[in-house]
Amino acid sequence: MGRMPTVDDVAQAAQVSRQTVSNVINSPEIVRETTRQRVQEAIDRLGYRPHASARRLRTRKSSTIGVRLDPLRDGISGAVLDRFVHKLAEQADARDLRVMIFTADGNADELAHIRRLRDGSDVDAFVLIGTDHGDSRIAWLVENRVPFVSFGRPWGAETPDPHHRWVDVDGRAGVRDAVRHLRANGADRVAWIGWPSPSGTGDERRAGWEESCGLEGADRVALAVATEDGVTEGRRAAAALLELPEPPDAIMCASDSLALGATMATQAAGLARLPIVGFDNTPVAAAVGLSSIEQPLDEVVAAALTLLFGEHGDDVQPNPDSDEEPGHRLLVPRLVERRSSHLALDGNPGA
Amino acid sequence: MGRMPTVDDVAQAAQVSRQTVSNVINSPEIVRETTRQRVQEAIDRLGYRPHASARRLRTRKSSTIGVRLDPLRDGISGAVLDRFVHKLAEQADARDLRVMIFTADGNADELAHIRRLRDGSDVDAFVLIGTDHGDSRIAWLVENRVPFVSFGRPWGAETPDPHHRWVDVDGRAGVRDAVRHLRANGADRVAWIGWPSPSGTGDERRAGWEESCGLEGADRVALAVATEDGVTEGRRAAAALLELPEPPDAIMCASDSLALGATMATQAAGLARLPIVGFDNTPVAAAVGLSSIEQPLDEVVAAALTLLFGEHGDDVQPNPDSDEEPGHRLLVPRLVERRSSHLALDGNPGA
DNA sequence: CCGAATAATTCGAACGTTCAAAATGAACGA
DNA sequence: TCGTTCATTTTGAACGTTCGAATTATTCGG
Repeated sequence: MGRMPTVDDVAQAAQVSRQTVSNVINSPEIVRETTRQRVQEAIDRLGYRPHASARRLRTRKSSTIGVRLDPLRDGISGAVLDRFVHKLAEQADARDLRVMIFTADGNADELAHIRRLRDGSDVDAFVLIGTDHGDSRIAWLVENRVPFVSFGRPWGAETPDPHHRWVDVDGRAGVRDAVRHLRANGADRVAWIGWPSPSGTGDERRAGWEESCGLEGADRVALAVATEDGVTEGRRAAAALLELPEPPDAIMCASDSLALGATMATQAAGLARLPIVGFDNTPVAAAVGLSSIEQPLDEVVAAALTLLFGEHGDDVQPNPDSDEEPGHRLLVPRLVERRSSHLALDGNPGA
Repeated sequence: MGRMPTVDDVAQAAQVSRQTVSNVINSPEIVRETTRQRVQEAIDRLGYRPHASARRLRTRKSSTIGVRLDPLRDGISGAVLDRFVHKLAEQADARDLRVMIFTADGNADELAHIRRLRDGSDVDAFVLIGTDHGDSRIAWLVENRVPFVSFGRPWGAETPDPHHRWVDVDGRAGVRDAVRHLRANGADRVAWIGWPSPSGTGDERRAGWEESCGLEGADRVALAVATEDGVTEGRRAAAALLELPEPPDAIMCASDSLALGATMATQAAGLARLPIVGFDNTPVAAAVGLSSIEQPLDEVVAAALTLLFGEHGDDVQPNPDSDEEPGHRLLVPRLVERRSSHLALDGNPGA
């Protein structure tokens, strides 16, 4: 294989200048149609492709997004982040953007990586997946004018930072709808299995349950369990709930892991028909017939890219100066109904 | 933020030439120690970082690996690929390599992406995750001299292609060991739940069971079930096995998904103490106490990178011409023992 | 058919780096 | 002191692209 053809080769073959070839590629509308065709033909014939690095050097933009890819904590809930990254790659491709991944050991290390990738002009903009309470990365990124968007709200910030663009899913609304759905199907005492506070996402989801479960005071407190995420934890938590003097007649969980555990517990207790709803609609939920709340990842990714690059282009917009236009999007999840939340209605014992 | 400093800026600040600055970065050993320090000090002071694109343009290598990131089919077994990508990013970083991801709709589309990334000099080499029977991509990549390595053997090729570098895990040996472990713990009739043939990986794993289960003829046939991957499928398959006139006293599964389903089936049948072993040691297996065979992904990734870039550097080696040195590595998995495979021994009913 | 306006194309330079070769400096033996 | 050798540093060019300005071709009204 010889060397790749360059603009000059194409130019020569098509009897035009370098620049015309460049124009055919980047702004075809300014070149005469007959010329355009001749050049295009030469491009095809020679199999010319622009050299990405040369272009980036000249234009001073890399058209590349950086994402930190974390190890999956749980395999189940982690799958969401994974789907997110997948969709990101998909939609980035449609905009002629590339996606570069990196790993990091802690937030400080992540920032070091980001700095390196950005200073080397490897990456134009970053996507932060998941935000903590008072996330230290956000301030740093804003401070250093690194273009970025986060999937996750700025939890715990009193006044929202206008320089910070973010997308998130309204878990509270999602849980609220799911609980209403359970109650509409006959449940009176919907319990909650969630995560320990403080957890931005977790607290928000719990709030959705609180405002829709129709319970008050000690009763509500008794029906809410906080535990770390995980199948085992979910099973334990559900088992404890079922032991209560006044046990729940449905369970709303903050994750599919917890819900899967809860399902096991109810089956073990011979209560296979107790309705359960999970969160994230992971493939496992689909496999075991678990109703679950699905995050609209397509929209999340689309919104993130729009915030970063505008409606269509691949020119990264700097972090906004003021909040004239909203630098964030809050999207609504939807409940995917499956067998697990209709058990009180239909006649099947848990298959 | 003004513009980033360049080699020239550093050169001027340190009173040396461009090239000396370059040397300090790329081959410090050839520059005098006192000079090196002076230049280094200037680099640090100005916060200089080499411009990656400029460097790549000049050196004609991108130091970037491309990987196709697929959507997870199952969420459980898919997690392995995910961990693989994570480790790849990790170890690539240690070699100063970057990882670029892309998605594709089918193999043809994948090749189109690969071509684009490579022709644009975006990516030096590719990692193929998973190989099919008679994989069409391999021939194409070899033909087009695209440096690559696959995680997965060239299934179904009569004569191994010496240009094709690959790494794989000896699933057969892994299953064999696990079955022996089950038998050592008292099982006489170890059943198999696997995937339909032909499936390179699946057939290989099954072969491991066949040669170690100690069963023959019709008996062995009766204890082997083939089904698509999935929790539900695993449950059904296990339920069927338990209905047999001579049911198994242990179950070996080709995946954790199947094993999880099998676990549910045994619990439902009141046989919670039937030993079960899965494959891939996914986080879910850990969560539910399922023994499982773990693929040594660290070694897999290390071997893949070594095949591509040699022992240490980041210079991609072209696809080998002959098979003087082995262009592949077959690694041995190990069994992670948990409760699920010791049930016949200890006294706990499935907690 | 001319001049002006506009469309289309070309030219020279620059993006920031490293390669290859040339130049300088230091050290040493004769 | 001088030529040689080796270590160190510098110079000019090149990688392939696009920007900005300049040039040439075309169109059109009068």
